This record gives sequence, structure tokens and C-alpha cells, in this order.
Amino acid sequence: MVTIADVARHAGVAASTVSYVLSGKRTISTDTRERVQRSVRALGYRPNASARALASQRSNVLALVIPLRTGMHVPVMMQFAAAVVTTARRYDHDVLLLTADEGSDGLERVAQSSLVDALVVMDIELHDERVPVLRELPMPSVLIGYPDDADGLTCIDLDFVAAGAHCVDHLADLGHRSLALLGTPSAVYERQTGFAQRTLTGFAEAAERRGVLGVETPCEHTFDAILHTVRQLLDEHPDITGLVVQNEPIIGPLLDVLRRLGRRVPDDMSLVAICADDVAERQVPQLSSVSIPAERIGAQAVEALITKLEGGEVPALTLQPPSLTARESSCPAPHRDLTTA
Amino acid sequence: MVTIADVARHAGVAASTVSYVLSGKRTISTDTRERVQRSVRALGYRPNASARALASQRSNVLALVIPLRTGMHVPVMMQFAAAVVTTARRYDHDVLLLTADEGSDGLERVAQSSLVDALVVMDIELHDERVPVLRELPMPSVLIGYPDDADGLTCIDLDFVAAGAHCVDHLADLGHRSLALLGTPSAVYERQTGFAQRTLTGFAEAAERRGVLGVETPCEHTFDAILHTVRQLLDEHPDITGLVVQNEPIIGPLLDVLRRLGRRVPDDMSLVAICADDVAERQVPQLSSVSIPAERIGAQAVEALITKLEGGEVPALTLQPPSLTARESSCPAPHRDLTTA
DNA sequence: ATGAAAGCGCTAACAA
DNA sequence: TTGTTAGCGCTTTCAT
Repeated sequence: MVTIADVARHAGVAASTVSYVLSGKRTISTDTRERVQRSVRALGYRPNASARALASQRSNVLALVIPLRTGMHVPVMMQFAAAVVTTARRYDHDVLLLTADEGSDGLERVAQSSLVDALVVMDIELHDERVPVLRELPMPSVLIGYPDDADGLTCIDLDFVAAGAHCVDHLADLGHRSLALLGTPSAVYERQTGFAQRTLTGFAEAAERRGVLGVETPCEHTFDAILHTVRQLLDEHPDITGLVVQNEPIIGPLLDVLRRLGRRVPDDMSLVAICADDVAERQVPQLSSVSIPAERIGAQAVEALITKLEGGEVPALTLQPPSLTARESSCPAPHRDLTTA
Repeated sequence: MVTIADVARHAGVAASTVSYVLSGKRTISTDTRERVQRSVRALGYRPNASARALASQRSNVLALVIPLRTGMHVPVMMQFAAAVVTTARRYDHDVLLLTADEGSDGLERVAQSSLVDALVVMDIELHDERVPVLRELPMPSVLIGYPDDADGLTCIDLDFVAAGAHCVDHLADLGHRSLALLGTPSAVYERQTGFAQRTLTGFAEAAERRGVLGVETPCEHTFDAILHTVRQLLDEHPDITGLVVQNEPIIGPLLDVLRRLGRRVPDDMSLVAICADDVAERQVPQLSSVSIPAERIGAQAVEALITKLEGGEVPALTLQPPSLTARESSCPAPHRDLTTA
């Protein structure tokens, strides 16, 4: 292994000079700088990460805590993770991957051992045991999602309340009077997961505001569950003509189920999904959808952390405004048959 | 921050004694050990990771390199990643997440800076630029997948050749005489990705051996592409009655496409997929499938690394034997209509 | 503009 | 069974 001392010897300077050339924290004469840089290249020198971390009290590693639980939509999480890693690298940081099942102990472990400088925590529940821990940790963190009590924390998320409302408004604008929200599996609600809960809130509030019927139901992932859920929904509320879907894996089978139940999309039933754009575009018909800007949020989370690490200020809560793209799955409500009214 | 010196003082022993109590590398009298352990708890001591790594030349961190490219099936990758993290934790290691787009430079960076002790690299291509780099790196690595020239490397993978053959045998045993392999997007083949390539080999060899027709075609992910690919396939080979599918995201739409084209599964067309069990079970009808044991392979990769780190020997190539589960999507071939023969 | 030297917090060889 | 001590390779203060 080639050390800083080797480089210093090779360049005929002191080790500290090499360090300063590399960090740029001191002005170095062009001559010396170039000589050192040549030596670095000649010897293939790479600073030892542990030594650097020990001396500088900075590991240049961020922790990323991802959920590995049932009901989470995996591709979206991967987009987050990818964005976090890519952005971290842009700021010369690496990413340590933690799974949520280590719980708050895991957070304390990596933080208190100085393995990482800061943390990104995904999939925050409304009452999350990790939140008080994060608050006490001696280093910055950013939550993707936000808990009920977000005091003293930095949170970034899609504005799911607005997303739910947005879907209702879109359908209500098209003349639909009876809507349903087909949500995530019930386990997700029972965990009091923020995004699911808040979409529901936005949906309900908007339905009330617009004076339309707004029914809500969770939905599991199996085909039979989807069939059963939708059938029951339409039995109880036969006049529903607008569906909001927040449950990416059921989208394909759902279209099939609606076909079997004799509802054409969009003629008999308009659909708006909350999902990644590529998923929406891949369906037949293509789905009107509110997209989940995972890349944007992941990048923003890292940027907020870097800012905090440099002593800067960041907003306590950043909510991405949702944007709805109308595609083929939503259209004006069918005329009401007044004879059956 | 509480250091080992604080603990030593609190317990009335030398710092090295604390170190030895923690590592267990020396026999310590019960009395001292308990006193030290009490002090550790009392002060909430956590060894500093960088200091430990610097002194011991071991970071206790493994690198995991995951692909973020088109055509890869994301949920399977997440299963790998989850298994790697979970298993690493069982051996007291953490996992640093790298994306494949850092290329071989990324590997050199984390290895030569001693950021990690060892590497797990996923999605290995047949001719992979990272392979020669891994071979020269001063630390152990395990490849998930394997390149053409795997000399001096440790590789773990599902035996995709056998998987392809297995599917053919299953269908041939049921009397099918004309089969097709519906593969991954062509980009995956063009990258010379091992698993896709080898499945194809196994498929072709087995078809030849069994004396049945074996047609192969890549397939993109969009609905239109699936429709077009399958239609063309059945136009050119109308007597195909067995389909092998290695392309998880198209499975749902494919069933739809077959229905549209008037082929009932399994009555007119038997289907065998190479995919995760839960995906196979979620379909209607449930798919006969060769499962991808991601958890097993991920865990095995980490265990191999740990063994190597401890100076042990591991096999150069570990191929998981595929296992096929027959479900509802495959059945005996329809009787041939001899009048049209 | 550069160098010397004191740590950062831990491990492990050496001593006792 | 335990303590003393010399690093691990770097950053950063202090000195020049």
C-alpha cells in the first residue's frame, strides 16, 4: 500500500504538503502542486479512508435506511436508492445500506460509531420509533416521508395530501360524482405509514369539498383479492365511475378485473393512478397518473444533508407538489341515466 | 464522544484490556471482564469505526455493486441486496452500496482506499471490464453471475443453462413438440449478460436433445412490443404450444396478449416462467416456474466472502441447481390434429 | 509557501 | 492475567 509518506518522499515535500495539495485547504505554489500531483499519479496513491476519517472526523459516508417490508413498491424504492447513491457520489460521499429491520438500534450503531456522517431514512411512519432517536443523534438526518411530530427534523416528501386531492379534482372536473380510492394493502395503513394515510386524507377532503362520493378501500396484491375488492366495491356503490389507485403492483391485474366485470376503461370507468410514469405509460390504455418523483426527492435528500454537514440551513419540511398527467384512462363521466336515478 | 480510554479509566484497567474484552482475543478474568462490560454499558461506549479500521486493517464493510440498468428486473435485485445486507450483519459487517455505473473505477476506489474489505458484484457480463480489475484487487470478491473467463474468481449463480433445459424438458415431457423462449429485451443480450445468454444455450441444447423445435426471441417491455413479438412468433410458428418466459415484467401483459390472440393458457398454450415464486403465484392461472433463489445466492455470496476474509477456501464456481414448480399454466400438449399434419 | 509534529481512537506485539 | 507502548495513515495546528 502506498501512503502519503511515500508520495511526500517521491515529490520531495512534507506529508502535510501532499495533504494540502489534495484537499486544497492551503495555497500551494504551482510548481509544488504539479510535482505532488505527478507523484500521486506515478505511485497510484489513494488516501486511506479510515485514516482520513479518523483524523478529520468525517467518514464521507451517508447511511441510507430502506424498508424491506411487505406492501412497499420495490421499483420506486430502487429509484430512491439509485438517486441517493448517484447524488452522494456527486458530493464525494458513499452510501452505507441499512435495512429498516435493524430499527433504531441500527441507526445508533452506525451513528455513534462514526461509521457515517449523516442519515437518509425512508418509509417513515406517522408514529415512528426511530424519530426520537434521530432527533437525539449527534449528526444530521433527512427523512423521506414525515411523522406526525416532525419537530426539529428535516423531512422531504411528495405532497400526498395534494396528490390525493389532485386525483379527485381531476375526476370531479370531468363530471364524475362517485369516486373510490383503491389503496395499498391494509398492512400499510395499519403501520400508519404516512404516504398512504395522507393520500387518503387528501382524497377524502377533496371529495367532501367537491361534494362527490368518496369511498376508500385497501387492496391486497393477489388477483383474487383485487377481484373480490373491486367486485364488492362496485356492488355496494354501483354508480362509481372514477377510480384512484395508489397500489402499483395491482395496476395490471386491476385492468383485467375491470374488463371481466364488464367495465371499460375509460368509457365506463375512469382511472387515475399514483405511480411511476413508466408504469402508467406501459398499460393499455395508458393511465392518467400522478407521478412519484423518486429521483428528485432522493437527490434533494442528499443535497439537504450535504448542506447541513456544511453548517447550512435547510427547510424543516419540503413537500414536492404533485403533478398529474392526463393520459387515456380518464375521460368525462358517462351521462347519467336519469330514469334510474 | 466516549473513547476506549474513558472506559478503561472508569473500569480501572488499561485500554488494551477493554479492547481485548470487546474482541475476545485474549482470556480475561471473569471479574475484569464484567467490570469492563459494566463500564461499557454505563458510559454507552461504541468503538470508533475509523480508529478500529485503521488499527486493525479491517473496515468490516463489504461493497455491493448493483446494476441500475434497463432490462434488469428490479424486485429480484432488491431481494439480492436485502439478503446481502442481512447476511452481512449476521457476520458483523456493513454494506456499502455502489451502482454499476461507477464501473471498474468505483471498484478500485473503494478497494484501494480500504473503504471496504471485500466486494460482491452483481450482473456480470460475459466479457466484463470489471473482471480483470477484480482479479488484481488486493481483496476478495464474489461475483453473482459469471464471465466467460472466470479464472481465479469466485462466482455464484443460478445454473441458468440447466434452468433453460429444465423448462424444455418439462414441456417436452408433457408432449409439446414446438417451443419458444420469450427472453429479455434485446439490450440485455447485446450486453452479453451471462444469465440471459446461458438460459438460451440451455434452451437450445435441450430442444435439440429432445428433438423438438426451439425458437428464441427477445422481447421488450411495452405492451405493443409484447403483442407484436408474440403475434409474429405465432404467425411464423403456428404450431408452438409451449412458451418459456424469462422476462418478469412482461408476464402479466403476456397473459393478456395470449388471450387476445385466442390462445388459452394452458389449454392451447403451456407456459413456464423463470421468475420469482411470488410473481408466478400471483398470476391467473398460476404459472409453472423455475424460481430464482435470490436470498440463497445473496447469502451464499456473503458467506463465501467471509470465509475468504478468514483465509478459508471456497469453490471457484457455485451453481445453484434450478428447481421447477409445476402449477396451472402447463399441461399435456393438445392432441395433434393429424388431418392437418 | 512549506515543514514538523501532535494527535484522531483503536489494536496488537511485546513485556511482565 | 494484565499493562505498556508503538504504530495504523491521515489532518491540522503551530512554527518558520
